[in-house]
Amino acid sequence: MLHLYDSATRQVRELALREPGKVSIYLCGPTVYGPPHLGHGRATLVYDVLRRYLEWTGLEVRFVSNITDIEDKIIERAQRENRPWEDITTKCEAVWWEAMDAVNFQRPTDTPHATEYVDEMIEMISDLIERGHAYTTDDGIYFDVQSVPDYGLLAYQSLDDMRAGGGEREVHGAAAKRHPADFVLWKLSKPGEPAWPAPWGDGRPGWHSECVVMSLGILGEGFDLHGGGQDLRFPHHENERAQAVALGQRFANHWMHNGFVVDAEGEKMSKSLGNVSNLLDLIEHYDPRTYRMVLLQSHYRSPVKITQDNLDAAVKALAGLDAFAARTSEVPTAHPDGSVLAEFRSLMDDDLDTPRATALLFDTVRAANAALDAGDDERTGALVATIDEICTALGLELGASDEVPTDAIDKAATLDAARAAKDYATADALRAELQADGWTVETGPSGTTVRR
RNA sequence: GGCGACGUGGCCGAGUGGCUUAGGCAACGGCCUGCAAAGCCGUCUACCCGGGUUCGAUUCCCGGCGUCGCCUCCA
Repeated sequence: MLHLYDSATRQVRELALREPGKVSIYLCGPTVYGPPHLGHGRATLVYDVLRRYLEWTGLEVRFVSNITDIEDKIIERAQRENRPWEDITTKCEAVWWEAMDAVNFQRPTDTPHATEYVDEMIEMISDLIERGHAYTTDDGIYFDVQSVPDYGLLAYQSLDDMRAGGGEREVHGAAAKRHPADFVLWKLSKPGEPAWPAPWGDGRPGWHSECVVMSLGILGEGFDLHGGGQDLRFPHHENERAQAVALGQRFANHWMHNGFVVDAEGEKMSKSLGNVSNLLDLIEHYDPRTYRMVLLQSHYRSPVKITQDNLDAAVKALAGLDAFAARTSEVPTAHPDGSVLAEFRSLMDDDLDTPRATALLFDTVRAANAALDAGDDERTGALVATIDEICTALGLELGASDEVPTDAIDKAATLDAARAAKDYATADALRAELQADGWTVETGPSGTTVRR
């Protein structure tokens, strides 16, 4: 069974399942107010690999990932561009899915939207008020973090320490709050802002409430795993957890957080810093599998550096795998090698050790190529099947992406004819032509093949 | 200031108290090939600095230096 680092207990521990054979996962999704950046891509890809792997091992996965479609940044952008906020959320969400589809992210089983859960949030906030965990100020309802005894569990420090270390940071709405860490549950709206009716006045829910309502509502109490990027650990996840605790409900059993994407200088790449590297740009300029390959070769908790060189290396690695897929496409299928698969599982079960799992993949490909060269069809077939299994579990698709047009096939045939006639000048010219068109030309004992 | 993470060979990036040892990319040599491509075999460059523990540390401990993150919206 999978052992995963748990951010709450700060150790690798078995992912215990609430229900045998079934896994319930909640992943914090995007706020839709702009194009997805590389960090979004990493998070979704990390959890995509997690999900595919779990499913590959035979588990049934309920994978919930929300869309935050009420948020200050959305409103700000709507006002700045003078257009309806729904226009922004709708379009940004469409772009989001376009990008996610491109990188082969398997769509979640459920994608709840914050706007669909406003009633439930109002209900929950009322409950929190009744239980004495929330209070009213001029501009809304706030959560009283001091009313939760273990607040700070995911921040790895107590409320006092947080305050002690606070520095000269400006705390939003500090004057009206009982504690600087108190966060807004319900924000009363100003004229022109989106608003929903509530007992405390028209307004909109705060960011930290939707995930509580949606995760608990869809997956139920004590669901298995809650995930997101490192930056969500605190305050977002802490604040979710605090609400659940205040409600007296069992929340996520296990917490998982992926590391950042950093730029060439080693700095975090995020939208808020302005050094945006758009996921759409990446998939436009590179094979969409490239990013997955880069991420698989580093551990999900480590920061990963995205540079040109890095991506180019992954493209080359992928080319090698594709070449393998191409040369073994005719190999009759066989039973996969159980010991390799067992090793793969033990690697993945150890906190999703994809770097070593991909190392195993490459080793296996090498062994399969050698077996093929040696004419050992049986061994080759078994290894091909093994590689296929591993790739399925990792969400990697191998093989030529494009159909080869007939004129290219004809040229290859002419090339072979020229070679047979020892007319090497013609053969070389044809090869150069094909290569100029972007084809990889391979001439082997059985003739010439072209592929992208 | 508080808390956390990290510093590995030309680049990226794993891992480990010693043993055979990542892996990818690049480079070099060989096999194969008419020449290439693809593939295979082999080679090369390591563990920030200073102490300590140990028979032995890149790996554990302490200190230092450096980088990054969170504490404010953020995957």
